[in-house]
Amino acid sequence: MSTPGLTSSAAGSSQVEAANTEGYEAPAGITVDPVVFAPRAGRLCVLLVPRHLPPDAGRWALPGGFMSRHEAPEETAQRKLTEKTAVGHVYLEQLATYGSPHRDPRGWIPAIAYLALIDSAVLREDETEARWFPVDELPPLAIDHERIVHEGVERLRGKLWYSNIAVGLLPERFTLAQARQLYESITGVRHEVSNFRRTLEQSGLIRATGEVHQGPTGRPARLYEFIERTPSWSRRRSRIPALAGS
Amino acid sequence: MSTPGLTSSAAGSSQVEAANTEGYEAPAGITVDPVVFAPRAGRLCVLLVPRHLPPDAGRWALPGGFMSRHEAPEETAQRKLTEKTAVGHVYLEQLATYGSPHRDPRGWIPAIAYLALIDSAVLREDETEARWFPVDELPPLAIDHERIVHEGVERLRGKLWYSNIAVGLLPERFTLAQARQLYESITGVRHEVSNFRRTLEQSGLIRATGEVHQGPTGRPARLYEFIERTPSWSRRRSRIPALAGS
DNA sequence: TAAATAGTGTCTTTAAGACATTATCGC
DNA sequence: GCGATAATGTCTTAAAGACACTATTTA
Repeated sequence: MSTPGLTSSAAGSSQVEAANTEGYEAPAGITVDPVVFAPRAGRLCVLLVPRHLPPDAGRWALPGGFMSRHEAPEETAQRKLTEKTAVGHVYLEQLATYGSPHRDPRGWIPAIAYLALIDSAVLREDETEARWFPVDELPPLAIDHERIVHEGVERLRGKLWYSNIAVGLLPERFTLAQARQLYESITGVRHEVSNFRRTLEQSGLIRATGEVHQGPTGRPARLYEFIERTPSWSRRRSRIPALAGS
Repeated sequence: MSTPGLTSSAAGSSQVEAANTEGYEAPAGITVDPVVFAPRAGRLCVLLVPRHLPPDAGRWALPGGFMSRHEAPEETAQRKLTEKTAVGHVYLEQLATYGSPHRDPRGWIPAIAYLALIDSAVLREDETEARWFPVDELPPLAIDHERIVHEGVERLRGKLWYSNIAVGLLPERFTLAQARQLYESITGVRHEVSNFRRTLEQSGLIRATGEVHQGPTGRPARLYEFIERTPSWSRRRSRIPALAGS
């Protein structure tokens, strides 16, 4: 998990700088910072790692790392993720780039943030130091990572009902109660059961598998799955005024 | 408008590379590429500049440039814009970052793309080589700029009805006919006049100024303005199932 | 008054909000 | 049968779609 070079400097004042072969200044590096979300115990949680070195030693940070010239940023995000969580496939989507030259005291180091969603079923807390925190109970975060986490939550909330983004957070087959619980934990909004069912079914994003799941008590629940597992949009009418003919 | 160093190399094979003061590889540079939209003659147009140097000499490109360590990327975007269009204020919003190390033949040069919206009233075609192209009649574009333009159009379409993003494309005071014409040119969807009026008024984004505008013929049209000129969202009900109490 | 453009009224349709009811399981 | 959970039915409400109509200007 070596973060080449730039981890330890700038405690005092020396900044890392870079120049290209034509003599012009260049960024000292680029980090890729995945904002990893997963539902845990009915709450939306984010994966963080403790920082042991400056800057902001003692605070928590996104499980990111430096990008190399040999991989695309999505690949870096995926790699950092598997390094720290032993999770295979994730839903990955670029969030934003934080490029102000002064955001990182080590030097000019832009960060490309990614939204990464993990199904709780494949979660694993292992020997790494990474820990999950509910998004509404964040510890002190390094640099501008708190802002990045919040923008990740906003993105997730904004797309939740209009896309199949929840495919990344639910098991392959799920009950509507599971989905409702997840949606409520993300948005903080309670939903009436039958209306939730109707709206999600009408979205065209999910379908019943025909199987059922028997809980410890009560009527068995039907299992559903997302029709598409790759990013797609709800077919619900956009509620925007248009002429029918067009 | 000097683009330091990296404009001319790599015609043959030599790539620009960079390393930081700790000896690790670094990006050769970062470009900031604004996707500048403006309505012209009833069509949504994008601002492009011709490339005279490799790579992709002869093709058109976004009016971007290299970021320096002395400005934030939004400032670079704003600067490039004023250099090339003599336009003052614009609506600026980060679009995405294209960071694959192989996207630019000159070397590892990520691009941060920005969506920039300009009111047609402050447009000016001057001595620069920049030209406007309708977004549905693009010339051959350099590198991956066509993809970037398309993602810009998608972002604009997606937010059009849910935010005041059109504030960047309309004059300070506008008639509903103007707005309708703009909305139709962006989305390609025709709107019924009275429904368009009702929906836009109910969005809570605009208000009547009390003034009217007299065209060459016909009844004078009321002038409207956006209540907020900074980014904000429609207050239209989100059409998402929720319990009223929450 | 005719042509042109702006604005209103209203009925229909779609989909969400509320809430009562029925269904199916283990015990 | 009882408690627990899942699923259905339906009335109300909000907002878009369609379209007929009225209003105000210039020539």
